[in-house]
Amino acid sequence: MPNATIRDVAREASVSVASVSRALNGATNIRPELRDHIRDVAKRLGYVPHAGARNLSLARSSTIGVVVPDLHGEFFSELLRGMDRQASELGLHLLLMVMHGEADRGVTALHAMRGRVDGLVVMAPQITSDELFAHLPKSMPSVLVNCAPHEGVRPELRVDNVAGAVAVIEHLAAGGCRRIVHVAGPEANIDARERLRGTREACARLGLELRVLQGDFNEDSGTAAIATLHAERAAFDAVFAANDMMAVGALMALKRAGIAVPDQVAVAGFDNIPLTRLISPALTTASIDIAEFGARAVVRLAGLIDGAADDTLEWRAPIVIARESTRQPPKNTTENPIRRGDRE
Amino acid sequence: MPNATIRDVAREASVSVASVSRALNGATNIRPELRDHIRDVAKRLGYVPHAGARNLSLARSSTIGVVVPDLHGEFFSELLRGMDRQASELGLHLLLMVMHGEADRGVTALHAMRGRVDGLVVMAPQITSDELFAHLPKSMPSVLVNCAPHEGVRPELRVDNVAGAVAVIEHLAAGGCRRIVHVAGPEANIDARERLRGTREACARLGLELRVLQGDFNEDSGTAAIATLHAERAAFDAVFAANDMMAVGALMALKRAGIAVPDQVAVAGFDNIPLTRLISPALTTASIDIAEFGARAVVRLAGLIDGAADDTLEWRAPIVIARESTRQPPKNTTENPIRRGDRE
DNA sequence: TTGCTTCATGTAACCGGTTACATCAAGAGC
DNA sequence: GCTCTTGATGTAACCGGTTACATGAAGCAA
Repeated sequence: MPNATIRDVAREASVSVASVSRALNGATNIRPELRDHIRDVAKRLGYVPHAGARNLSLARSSTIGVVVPDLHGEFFSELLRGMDRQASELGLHLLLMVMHGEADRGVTALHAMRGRVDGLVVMAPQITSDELFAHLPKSMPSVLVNCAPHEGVRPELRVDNVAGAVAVIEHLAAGGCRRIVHVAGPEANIDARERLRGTREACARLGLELRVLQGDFNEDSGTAAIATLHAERAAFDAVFAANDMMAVGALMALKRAGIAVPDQVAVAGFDNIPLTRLISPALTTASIDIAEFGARAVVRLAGLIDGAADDTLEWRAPIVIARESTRQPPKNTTENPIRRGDRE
Repeated sequence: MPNATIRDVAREASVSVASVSRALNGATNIRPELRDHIRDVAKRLGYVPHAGARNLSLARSSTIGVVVPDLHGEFFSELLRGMDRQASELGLHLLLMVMHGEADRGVTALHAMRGRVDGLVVMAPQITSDELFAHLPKSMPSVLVNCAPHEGVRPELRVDNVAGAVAVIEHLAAGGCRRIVHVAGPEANIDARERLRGTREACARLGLELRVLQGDFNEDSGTAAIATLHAERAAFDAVFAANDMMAVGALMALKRAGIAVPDQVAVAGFDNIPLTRLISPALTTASIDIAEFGARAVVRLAGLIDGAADDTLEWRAPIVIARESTRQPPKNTTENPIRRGDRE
């Protein structure tokens, strides 16, 4: 037995569909007794409006699409949590779309969003902007999050990866490190590239030795980096990984190799995922409030959907959360505002 | 300029809407040249079908709703990852619905799913079944995951929490522990209640002393439990928390208090979230493959949507992953199959 | 040529809502 | 009594697709 439709309710209540619609949507131009009667009938029939039909006729789905490259790890889980909290507050639903790294499948999926969502929050650090724009439905409001740079202005949100990396290197230098190893993220990933750039700049400016090893943002590649260095008997006193998971991998490998952290080698990551404060030694990392970041993207998208003009590229500058995995700088060396300890 | 519709394409290509539909959906009863012509025109106009309209007329959305109580922590992130992987494989989209603990808002949201999704995976360990069934749209296929027990059979998936808790207690006992503290989860939560029940049963059977403290599944309540015990100068040699996050909180608190784990007090959790193997000492925990669990729910829901008959209550029995936070049992005491070390 | 089949194409109904506009009754003003 | 206004209610078009059925042309056999 299929679900009741608005016409079933209308027939059962001996009124027109228009009245039913009015009764259930709280229109004022309806007699209160009639409204109550219709509501009773609807409840009795167990009528639940068909959201799809409603969306079609209203040309509005109250749903926003979230495009992310991956769901692995705590970064996305935090981001999603922040977006969900905000969306729920605004009465919006979240349709998840994971690109799984495959650009072509991603394009298909992007198309599938048309008529399903009112707008998109797109986080695609691994795709080129041209590719992205070519397939973003033209009239679809969208907020770009950490996407590659591109022509023109668009509503956009970005982590200042360069500044974050610079701050980490400065923190390491202040703690006395001189020979830095950077475990980079995937080359195609814009976040990874900018963190590398910030690292290069800061090391050059501060006269630090820099060795760059290629990683892929997974824990294993952090472990592998240490193995490589070990095999070469390379000398280094700090490892800065382009994200926390790789830093964790490196940290574990160093511990297994019996190298003292931070006394022999300092370790730092990027992202401040929740587990960084739980491992031992707790990991120093560059932090933005990931959940807030996600929530902000949703707020701006909601504004866009409601027709607000918005062409801002908004930046979030990470701060360094100094924990046990790096040596603390001497008290008064606070050229840059570096936050100590934990936020919670 | 709004997006092109199928009628725009039809007009531009001088054919009927039916032909356009046929051309774009790969129907065979259309002349190849005409099909190609239509596809060219569609591409030129940048036509992207309106999924909402398509769904309405097909009475199928290719979307499944995921109802979860919360998005905090790695358990849900892993579950979601598994579900997404499977859904994407089956060509399904995921619409996220977080209940945020509020039962009434949850009900509204459940209703909002009608006409938006083809089916639901409902994970609602904190809601009573009556409440749930009363508001699950009658004709909506749904797979229940870790829900409270109820009358009748339904497609359902459950972690065998009792068996998992029993296995953990047996493992602790085998390692020589005699005075167990159990940090329980929220009383309204069915998982929490069953883990407590398993703990009670096993302790009674094995003649172990048991102290139960109330927790709420968050890290803090694990910490708080240790503080309580400390204040009372209580004697105990093992802490079994009803989930990993509380176990982590307890572990951290014990470390801060200078109590050796596992030598003075053993610690075990439940869920095997990814970070359990990264902290130090690595946490012993009861494990199911969370991602697989989620994927399985999606597979069964997809079957249900396609009309398959399915009334099975499927169980997943956790195994104990013995790590550094508990003492290992002597070699030949393997009454129950307990897995050593780490998977991966 | 006629009649029948086959196949490509078009027409229009339908999915289940919303809502502009038409209609109609009641009350007000004269 | 008549017109005008006001407000409740109904009718039907519309959102943008899909598809059952109608149509008509081509192919083929007799």
